[in-house]
Amino acid sequence: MTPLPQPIPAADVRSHEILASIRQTFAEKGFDGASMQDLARAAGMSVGNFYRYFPSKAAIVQAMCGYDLAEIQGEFAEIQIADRPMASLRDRILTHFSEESMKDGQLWAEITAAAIRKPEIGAAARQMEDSIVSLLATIFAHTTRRSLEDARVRYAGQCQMLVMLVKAMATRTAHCGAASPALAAQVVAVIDAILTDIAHDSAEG
Amino acid sequence: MTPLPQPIPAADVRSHEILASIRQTFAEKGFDGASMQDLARAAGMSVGNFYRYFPSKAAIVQAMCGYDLAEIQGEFAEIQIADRPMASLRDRILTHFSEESMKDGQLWAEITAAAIRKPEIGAAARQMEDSIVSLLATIFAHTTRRSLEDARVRYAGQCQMLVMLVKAMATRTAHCGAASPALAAQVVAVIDAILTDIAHDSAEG
DNA sequence: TTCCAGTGAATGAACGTTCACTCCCAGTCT
DNA sequence: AGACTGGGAGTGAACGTTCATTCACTGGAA
Repeated sequence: MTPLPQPIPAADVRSHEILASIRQTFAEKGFDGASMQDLARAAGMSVGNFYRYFPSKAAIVQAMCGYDLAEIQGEFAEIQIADRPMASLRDRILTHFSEESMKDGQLWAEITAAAIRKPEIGAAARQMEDSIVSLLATIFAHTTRRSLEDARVRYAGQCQMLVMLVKAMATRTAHCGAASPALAAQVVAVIDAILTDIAHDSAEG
Repeated sequence: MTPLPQPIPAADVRSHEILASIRQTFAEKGFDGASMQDLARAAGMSVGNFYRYFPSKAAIVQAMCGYDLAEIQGEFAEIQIADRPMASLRDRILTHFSEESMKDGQLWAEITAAAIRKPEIGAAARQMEDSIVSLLATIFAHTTRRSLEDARVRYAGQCQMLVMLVKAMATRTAHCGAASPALAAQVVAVIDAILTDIAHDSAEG
């Protein structure tokens, strides 16, 4: 059922490269702070050519959301085929709390702020979060042997909570540095409570 | 080289009025998105006069942090003299989750993003969060009959967690609308767990 | 008179976006 | 072979706009 590596157009590959190279600039200067000239320079090309790939700034953020979502979907695919998906999920979540994900936090703070301001970006960001919630629900459905629809409504709060916590921690790390062990302990405790709670909520017993 | 102007009461009152009137504009357009012209118009004055009160945009945000902090300190003062401070604290926290605090969430998303970008704003934002953590610790110290220093280190993680949760919820509300009951239930459960945990952690056993 | 709150046109820099342009190369025709 | 051609990749000056900031100025109160 898995299709062959999809025939990604050349322009799409190029777009991905560009997104990767402007990521940092976008995070550092913000949506309004980063000029198209800045971004084009970061991408190593002229402004005119840059516009051939992204017709506007909002389009860049939308594409960036798609890019990140694809990456996350890949992560979830790996989680799902792991020995113990729930343990694997926990590991992945905790990975996001390290100091090296500061750049992601910075970018997400920018995207979050821009999402409230510009409806198109808001839609993209919300869709991304919904997708992640869905991916979490899928894993929970498997481990509890429930239908996806059942898991989706039963664990909606938990899924949203997890997403919110990861985002909040990333953002916090970006502007305060690595979280104190005391805070990390609190967050991990909440996450573990949620995960073990769900793990013990199997449909058959 | 004094970063803060000397306390002139009249000018200070005027600054407060101005801050209150530009709050919404700042939230809606963002740090870079709101022009000085926009802000001056929102404050009902000319650009030239506006510069007499705030020499730069960063100064506005710094002042806004001070303004909000003063307000919050007032809230905590009321909490502290309440019958049951912990219950009062809980009420105040839950109040922040209503739909009407969307504007605050929007503003905080902007300030958070700007805080990562501009060191001066970052310092102001961090100082504000530290102050709130301190205020929380003070209340916890009273209810557990511990010294402030003791409570500060013992409940550091819990205090930071509470601040992070409130900020995360406000931000989320600003771009997704009011939280689903399922998410709200999760968050309230965590908050209640923290508060009752501390309430039962009295120094005398 | 001096002081202070307030004005808004002016300035030059920087912005997002457009566009006429060059370069390169695979095909195609002679 | 050589000449011609269409089009994608890439360029950067130019456009009109908006920006942050300044400053010569006004009106009223002390």
